[in-house]
Amino acid sequence: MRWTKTFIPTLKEAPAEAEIPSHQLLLRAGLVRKLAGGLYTFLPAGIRVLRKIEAIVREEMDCAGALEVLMPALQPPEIWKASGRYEQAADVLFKVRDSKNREWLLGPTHEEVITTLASTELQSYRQAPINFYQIQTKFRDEIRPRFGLMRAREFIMKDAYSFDVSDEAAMVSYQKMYDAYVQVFKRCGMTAFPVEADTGVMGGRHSHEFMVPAPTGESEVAYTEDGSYAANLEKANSQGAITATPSECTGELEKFATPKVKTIENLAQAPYNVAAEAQIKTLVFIAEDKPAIALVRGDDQINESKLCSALGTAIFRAAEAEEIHAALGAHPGSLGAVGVKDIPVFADEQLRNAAGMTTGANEDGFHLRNVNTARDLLDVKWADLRTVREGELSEGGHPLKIQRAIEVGHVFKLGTKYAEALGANFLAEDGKQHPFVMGCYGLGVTRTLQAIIECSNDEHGVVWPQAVAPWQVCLTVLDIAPEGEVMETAQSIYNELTAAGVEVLMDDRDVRPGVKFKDSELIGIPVRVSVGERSLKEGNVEFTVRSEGGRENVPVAEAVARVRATLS
RNA sequence: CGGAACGUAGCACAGCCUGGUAGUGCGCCUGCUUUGGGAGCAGGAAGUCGGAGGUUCGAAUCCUCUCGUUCCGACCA
Repeated sequence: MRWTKTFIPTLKEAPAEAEIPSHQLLLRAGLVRKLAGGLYTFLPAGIRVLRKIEAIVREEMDCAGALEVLMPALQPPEIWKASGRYEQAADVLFKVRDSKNREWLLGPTHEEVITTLASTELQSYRQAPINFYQIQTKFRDEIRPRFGLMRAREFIMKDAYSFDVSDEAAMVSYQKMYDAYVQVFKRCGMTAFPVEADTGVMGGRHSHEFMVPAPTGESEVAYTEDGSYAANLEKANSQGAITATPSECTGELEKFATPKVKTIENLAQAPYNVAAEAQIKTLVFIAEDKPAIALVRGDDQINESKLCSALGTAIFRAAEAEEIHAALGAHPGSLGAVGVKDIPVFADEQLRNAAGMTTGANEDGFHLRNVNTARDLLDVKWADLRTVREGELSEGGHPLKIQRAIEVGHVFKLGTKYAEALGANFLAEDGKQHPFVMGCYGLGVTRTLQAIIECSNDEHGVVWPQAVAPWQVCLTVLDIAPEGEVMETAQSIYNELTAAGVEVLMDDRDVRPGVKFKDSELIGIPVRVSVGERSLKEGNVEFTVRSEGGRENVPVAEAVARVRATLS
């Protein structure tokens, strides 16, 4: 490809809207342009990278035995109502109406569609195991699209769905996808490590996310350095807080005045001096229109994913001050669960044997001291509700670290939830109908593209891994006069490389050398071969590996072999 | 959806406080020079100052509303 025959609009400066390096480079290297928030046009160089990632994904999926299909993006709401997600996922669903005013959904994912297909097409245990995948555009009404392709409203995802006859068989399918994902990210030149994940609104049980460590990532991962444990912070657990929770009974319950105390912090200071770990933090949520109380230690943070599991519903939110007052008779700052009867109370395990604690008295301006959770709390449901902190010990006894990461893939063992809801049953050997045990496997293709840039760039621009680079070689021609020796040498190198199947971008633009060098580095092509009068006089061309920098003279005759050796 | 900031030429920004001819750099077009690390000179095109209303003799500038963008929190590939 000649540069003058394609379209690579590079930018010297990053547009103000782009904050993180990968987003800036996406724009500066001429890969994409924004149409509106979370909506991007892929330009020629961008689409080349995208196709390469897709090809890797396809190969690994095919290799794992998954079958490619293509499902409609437009979906009938009925199947979403049947699975229960029409309400559950309402906030991300794009809804459209046709000319007859009938409602349709733009698919954010395809469990409902594939399960509907399975309900009629898969009838016998003999058809399992089977796994369908597609690479398709998804739509999600993200409340806040951001960071370019990282969180877009329209994005490309590879989604796969496995159907098995038993839990054990489903684990085999799950493991195949897990292994395939490891391969995909490795081939894309990235370190993506699997971590245990929360299953969230998707339902199901067993789940891993594939995470690319990056300070700009939107997820947080807790892990141990010895590699024995890694989990999404939403899911991570530990042996408990580093500091012990008080457990000595200090006497009878006692109410005391705490005017102006609104926070854990206030109470921790003089004149009260109640350490945060000796306080009980009381949080009120509205779960499916009813109040519920969650208790964690004063210095702990509630983990809403864990709370979701404890509550048994994803439909909950923090209560408003008025709702709290109506439920408990006090405002935030003076809340507690002592004596609460009619509202369900969920307490974190860290508080199970706590004694001598302090908590709000449900009377504005008052707290209770000498609280003994076993004695003073009625009908508590104990659960792990806290977010782990760095330094705590994993179950295996190793200290936890916490790091930000980009989630590029997610594998789930779904169980029978969707199969049951949508009637995807098979006739088993025993002559009875059973629901299929499903798994679903998402991989963000466009997000992966940006994640690769995020972890592979330098001050000059993108540094594409070979496998996904838009072109493998940039042939920089420093004198474009058509009949000149420089151009003729370049053309013959171009012809030979192209004939050998190497993808070459020949920079034949009428611009100064500096511009060509800068641009080739900005768009990040792995190998650059510069042909110019100066080195040609010595019979050489210049050879530069993007990831290494520097330059090396290589005789013209050896240039092609050298490139091929470097790329192999 | 809660909090904050910002919308002026394709891009980056100044001008706004204190109302009075819309600017700078990059990019783009023409010409000349230059030609190995984002060239120089000369000339040129390009802006409903996000939109609507208001105040005023006069609004990019002050006021109100609105739309959009970005950032921080609650959701996810």
